[in-house]
Amino acid sequence: MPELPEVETISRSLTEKIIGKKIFQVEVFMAKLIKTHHVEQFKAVLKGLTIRDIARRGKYLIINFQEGWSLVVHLRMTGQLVVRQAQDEIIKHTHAVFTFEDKTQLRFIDIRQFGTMHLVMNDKLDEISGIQTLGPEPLGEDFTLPYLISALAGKKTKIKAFLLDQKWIAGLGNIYVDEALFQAKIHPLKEAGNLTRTEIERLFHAVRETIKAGIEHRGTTLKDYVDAEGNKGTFQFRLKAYGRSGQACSTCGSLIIREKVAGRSSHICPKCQILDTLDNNMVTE
DNA sequence: AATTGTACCTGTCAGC
DNA sequence: TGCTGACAGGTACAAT
Repeated sequence: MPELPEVETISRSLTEKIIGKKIFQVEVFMAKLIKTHHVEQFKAVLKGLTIRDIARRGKYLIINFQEGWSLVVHLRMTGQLVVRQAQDEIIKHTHAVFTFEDKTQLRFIDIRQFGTMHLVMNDKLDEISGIQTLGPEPLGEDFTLPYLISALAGKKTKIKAFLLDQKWIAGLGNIYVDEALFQAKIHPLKEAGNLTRTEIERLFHAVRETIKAGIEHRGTTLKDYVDAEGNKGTFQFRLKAYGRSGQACSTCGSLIIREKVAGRSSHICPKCQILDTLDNNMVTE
């Protein structure tokens, strides 16, 4: 479910709801979700901690406590973090519940059970392997045109695989990669190291604008995604490529096609997103 | 070293 | 109606 814009929206909506709250009780119904501690230790550490702030890095949501601990949550495909009242019904697939002293609860719900939680001291976030290797934030000051040019240089991999790889840019997933490539008019199969200077410039701006727009519209709800209050996003109504196979391209009217690239469904305008720009290789895929 | 395939899960939907 | 197979927002690890 959640890529950077969704996790950012959850982070912001959680900030409004649970900053300053103190944990009264922790319940875990699915032990494998906790990656750093045995369940009993996990509960013992968290009980009595007070939430200082909520942050995000890539697709990781980070709950920082005043006492120095950080709870790092990754929602993978179908995870949700929602705030409810203690008396509200516990729905199916609820795997952890954090009850605060005021009887509000933070609940972790995850149909496919891929989500993870790490509990570490705040200065040890880098010990989480997925965080340690994250590339720059697309909206941060480390993500610059010169950075993108040098990161792409000489890469044999397909541009789609490059963009999905969290070590080059943090937070992009299948939806926003397809949208950014559509905006930049670049075919997902194009070899990363073969992009022209103009294409790289277009891609740089397309990545930033797509992510910004996703955040502005509070994320994309295809099916499961909701923010901390249970609200859906609205960016799904503005998608131009993802999920639109068989529909007309908003730029040229050609039909959007779907094709597997880098193991993922990819949505492409066959006319706007050209693969062949003279400098490309002649190997047919 | 870099790239691809597979595994992890449940739910949904199209086709028969 | 079932049943089957493909597919779904992600990532870690094995295999090549």
